[in-house]
Amino acid sequence: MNPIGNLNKIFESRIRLGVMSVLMVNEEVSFNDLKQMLEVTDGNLASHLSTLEESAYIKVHKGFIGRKTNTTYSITKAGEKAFKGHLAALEAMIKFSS
Amino acid sequence: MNPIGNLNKIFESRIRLGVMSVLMVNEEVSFNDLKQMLEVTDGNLASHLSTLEESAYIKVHKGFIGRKTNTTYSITKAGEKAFKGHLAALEAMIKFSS
DNA sequence: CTTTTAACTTTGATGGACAAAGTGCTTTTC
DNA sequence: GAAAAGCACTTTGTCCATCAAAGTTAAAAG
Repeated sequence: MNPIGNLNKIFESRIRLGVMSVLMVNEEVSFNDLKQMLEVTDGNLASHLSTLEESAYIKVHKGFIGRKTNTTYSITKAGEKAFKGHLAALEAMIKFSS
Repeated sequence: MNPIGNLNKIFESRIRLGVMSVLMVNEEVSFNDLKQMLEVTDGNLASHLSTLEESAYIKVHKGFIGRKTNTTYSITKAGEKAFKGHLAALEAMIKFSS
């Protein structure tokens, strides 16, 4: 059967994949840290983040460090579930290919 | 470090990913079998196949079954290497996310 | 011969990725 | 306290990719 039938369309983008993967291991990550880890422009990152937010896979927290604004992102339950599902589909595909 | 830095751009498409994954386990696969396994339109499949061919990741054999034409596809050495590299990058990302 | 099948190519619409520039707010530096 | 810089975007515009649908060519089946 179809080895790619269970892949999630949202995670076809390498950047969104990267965001999710970072947020799986770090409870909260700032915009700037994501930007540096993934080596993308801020505009590009922002648009992928908003795609993920619209899918309810991540959520935003606008906080402060002292008096300075600090926006952080974290994964939602739904996001964790969806991402794990995607990883399982990838693993199945990898297993299929060996 | 960047968890997605080693992903191969060619394999960001689910269909190309599927083609490669099928060709990893089957020596030769016909156009029609690919089409059915991946559930895509023929035009769409053809264009992805030609992308993979231009990257020298797959090669085409135009043969016959009796007198009837039969086109099959197979993976190249370079394709196998590139795909394995991509799978390793995916696995690294998955490991990173857990 | 007409229809069907295979394996495409062409066409055209849609949408996504991306960089660059602009924005508003705040903080730091001189 | 004015200027510069940083943060977290939004807007704009370009380019490219995806995809379906229709057209094409050749061969085979009915």
